[in-house]
Amino acid sequence: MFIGEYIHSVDDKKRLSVPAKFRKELGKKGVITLGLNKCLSLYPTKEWNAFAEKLSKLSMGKSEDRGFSRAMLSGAFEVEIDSIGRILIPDALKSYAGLKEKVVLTGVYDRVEVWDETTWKTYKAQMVSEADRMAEQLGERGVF
Amino acid sequence: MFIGEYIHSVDDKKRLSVPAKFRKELGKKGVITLGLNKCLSLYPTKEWNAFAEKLSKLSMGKSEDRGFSRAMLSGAFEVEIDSIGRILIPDALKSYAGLKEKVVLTGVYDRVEVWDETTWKTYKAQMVSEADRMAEQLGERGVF
DNA sequence: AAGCATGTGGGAGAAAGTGGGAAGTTAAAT
DNA sequence: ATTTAACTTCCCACTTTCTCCCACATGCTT
Repeated sequence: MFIGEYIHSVDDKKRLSVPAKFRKELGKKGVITLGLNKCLSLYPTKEWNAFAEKLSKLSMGKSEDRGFSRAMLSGAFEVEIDSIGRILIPDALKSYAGLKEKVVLTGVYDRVEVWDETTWKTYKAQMVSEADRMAEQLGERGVF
Repeated sequence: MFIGEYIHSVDDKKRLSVPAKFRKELGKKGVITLGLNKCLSLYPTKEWNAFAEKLSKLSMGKSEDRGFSRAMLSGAFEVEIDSIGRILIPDALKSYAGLKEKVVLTGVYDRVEVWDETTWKTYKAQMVSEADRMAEQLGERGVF
């Protein structure tokens, strides 16, 4: 399970260190793609395959689903984790997520998300400020 | 069951002694995460896994759920209890909870909460002063 | 009083994250 | 066809942080 939050940098060669805590679970290869809210999602190959299969089933249905599915699949790149734990961020994804030097890597159960630091801070601050209310809602819905 | 209140210090290497009374129940590993009211919650791994699984099932659907799930999962870190009973507090959590040197560890049934000492005192004072009113509310809701 | 358990602090070595150079590729320009 | 520039890949090196181990102080128990 991926959890936690780490601040790393993308250097001018577009290299990004994967937090050591995530490496074992990721293995040697992974797939990185567009995520929701202008972040990137990095999946272990296995998880990606499961996710891609779900997407492929959408693509038969409504046209907007097809669009979503296309975007996710066409925006996906296979990445290798190099000998010291870094990956290369493809240009297209770097600009999609608006990555500057400082990025935040977060574990979200079955995947790792990559955020521009500023974007993340804004997003998180909002989430935290709403956490009480949301916890209450989720309680009502029987999640806890 | 975790009960009781202990004042310990976080040293400049971010180490925090877990009260001896809590160690047996925690075991060798645990998960520390964001709690409500700017405190941290330390769970035995087992309790946490159950919670995380529920969160993972929320994660892709509605944007609010996605946010809550992201906040909780990214705010969670696996911690090891070292040979003499200490854990490391991740930076992100230390700053979230505003921890200075003195912190309060409190047992809350199935988890241990970690508070900045000042925050705790303030919070507790407020609770005590409102206890009468709260008891009344709880009575009305049939809790007692 | 002696011994043990607990909480705190520090130092040495290892690991993690970052940066940069050199060799090899590709592509465009002359 | 050759040269030059841009980019990629691999390797090495530096710095900071973390981890492991040991030492000390305090307080409780026997």
